[in-house]
Amino acid sequence: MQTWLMKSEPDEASIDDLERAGRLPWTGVRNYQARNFMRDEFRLGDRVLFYHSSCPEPGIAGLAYVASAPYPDPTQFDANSPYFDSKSTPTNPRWLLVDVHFDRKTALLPLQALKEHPGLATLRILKRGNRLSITPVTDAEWQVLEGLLA
DNA sequence: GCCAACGTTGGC
DNA sequence: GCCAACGTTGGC
Repeated sequence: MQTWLMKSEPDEASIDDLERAGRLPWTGVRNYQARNFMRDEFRLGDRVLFYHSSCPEPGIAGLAYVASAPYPDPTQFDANSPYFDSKSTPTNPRWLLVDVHFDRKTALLPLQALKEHPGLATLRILKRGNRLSITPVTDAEWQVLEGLLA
């Protein structure tokens, strides 16, 4: 099973929102690399580390899993959505998403703690200039994180 | 609000 | 296909 780290701004969708809903469509990905991960590499049941970004306490806030195959992100067709893309059409959609299902909340594992752990030095999200909202997490990295999130 | 880093756009 | 300008991300 592959593990993914997925960033969300808690103002938009937090781990609490996901817990309430049970399952949410991961709307708003507008980066081709992140889209391609969902399209080409996501599998049902893949583990998701739910990361809160652009907020007072950035860090991993919970666990979830991939709960659908990729399908077109409906917000790209909605002229009233901030994610509207005028160049995308239903017959030729640019942007995809998957549904993500709640697993559990964890004690917040802050970005600072990720940075300080030697076993996580390779974590993609810590690389300088990283901006990808979806990044793969290696098995070795997951082993470390699993311990920290226990 | 600042700023580094990166992606995208569009003229040529 | 180059590359400058611009927009976005996201921690601080």
